[in-house]
Amino acid sequence: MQLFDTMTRTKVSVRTPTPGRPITLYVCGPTVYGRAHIGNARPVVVFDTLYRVLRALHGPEQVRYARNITDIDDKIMAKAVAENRSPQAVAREFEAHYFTDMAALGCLTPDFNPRATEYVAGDHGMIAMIKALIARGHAYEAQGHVLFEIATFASYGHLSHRPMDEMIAGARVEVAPYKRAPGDFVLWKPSTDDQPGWDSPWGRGRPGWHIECSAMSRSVLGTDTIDIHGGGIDLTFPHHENERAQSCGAHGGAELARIWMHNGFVQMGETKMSKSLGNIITPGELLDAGWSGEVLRLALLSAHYRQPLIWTDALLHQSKAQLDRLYRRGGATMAVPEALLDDLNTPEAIAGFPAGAALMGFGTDEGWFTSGVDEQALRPRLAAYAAARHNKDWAEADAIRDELAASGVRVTVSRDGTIGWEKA
RNA sequence: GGCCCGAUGGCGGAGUGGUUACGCAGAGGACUGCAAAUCCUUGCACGCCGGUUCGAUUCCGGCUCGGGCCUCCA
Repeated sequence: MQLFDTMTRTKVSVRTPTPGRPITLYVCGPTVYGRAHIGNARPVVVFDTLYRVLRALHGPEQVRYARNITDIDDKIMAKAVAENRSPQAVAREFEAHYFTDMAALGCLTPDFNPRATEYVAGDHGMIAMIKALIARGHAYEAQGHVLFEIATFASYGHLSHRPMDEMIAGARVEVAPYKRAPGDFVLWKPSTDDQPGWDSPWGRGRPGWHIECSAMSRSVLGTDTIDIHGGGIDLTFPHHENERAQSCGAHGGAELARIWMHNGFVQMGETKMSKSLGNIITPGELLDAGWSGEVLRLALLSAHYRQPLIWTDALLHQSKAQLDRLYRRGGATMAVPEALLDDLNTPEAIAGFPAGAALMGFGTDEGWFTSGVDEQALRPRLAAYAAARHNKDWAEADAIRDELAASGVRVTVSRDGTIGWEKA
């Protein structure tokens, strides 16, 4: 299987797992301060599909998938203060929502779901990693903060392909007085007494965002280079660039990931969907509006993961119509479509439906699209309908048809007169 | 100011140096008590201008338009 790697800008073969060395997949999860929107859901569905393919290819034991929960963050703290409750209460609430929302989209639960707050201390924890970075001369302490000095990491910018020196000139980079250079980023920052904090060699404080993923991935997936590190394309810079710098810097230059995989955005019209722009729509809202999670999943996978996806009502209707037809026809196997092996080409795989549909999370685990209708209870009514038709009692036939339609079943009459039915 | 990506038929969306998927919607037909479903058929699509080539939607250059990142962000 090949995947497009952001760093080399080429398709790279995924390593074949060997006994004791499963394929490792790390995806940046949510900061839990609000409900996830469709844009947040895209990487989850995309990487869930990748996870399913890898499992089918090599067996579930040969794939380890980790997706973190960022449960310490200034936005969480701000929300907690505003609502007069603890940051942890806020984090746990939205974490729970996140799991149910993603499950509704047919996503498997990753093998590991580490919470940032549980990896601050510990052997491969954030504090230990920051210590290592200071010891190796990649980080410095200043006014209670610890900062990563990007000038010490020669290949900084290689992942996101940014020439840092030229770029910073016209950019809006936060210039804090304690920074040696504008591009240096925070590894650790001080907490006030009323803020969550951990004791550290640099005083009571809390970690910066980027260090979390470096520490969690290593803690949970091990010290080997991760096979695939994924997330939304906006994470490429600075988040992943910084993660890479930290991990390489702290561990003697060993690469953090073999393949960096980034998905494109979900757009609302001409602009991207984002909380800060306020143009979001959530899976919960769409589910409430009557769209099934499966429809949302199909809509999300209908474009190649690296392409932008414009979210519209038409897309939803189209996806539903396509799915309805698939259910009528049946079929949906666990076979791995060839197209998925070439950089997870889901549109091409979908073109081959129902083949491979179950593997991609559609239909049932048994590999079939089924109606979910109680066929047992339906049988006598269909018999009555057939009898009415036979007697040419059209009023009675239409009444039964309407009655069944009201219960969500559409009666069908095939070419040879056989009475059938389908989910409305 | 720097860096990156995209432009395909009514819509969505793959792909390809020469015969261009697939889906949704539409049209015509078959079938049919009506309808639905089903089946068949159907549709002069590759942003603009140059270049390379026997031949470009596909490769190269320029342009236009759109989007993204450089600040929290999937």
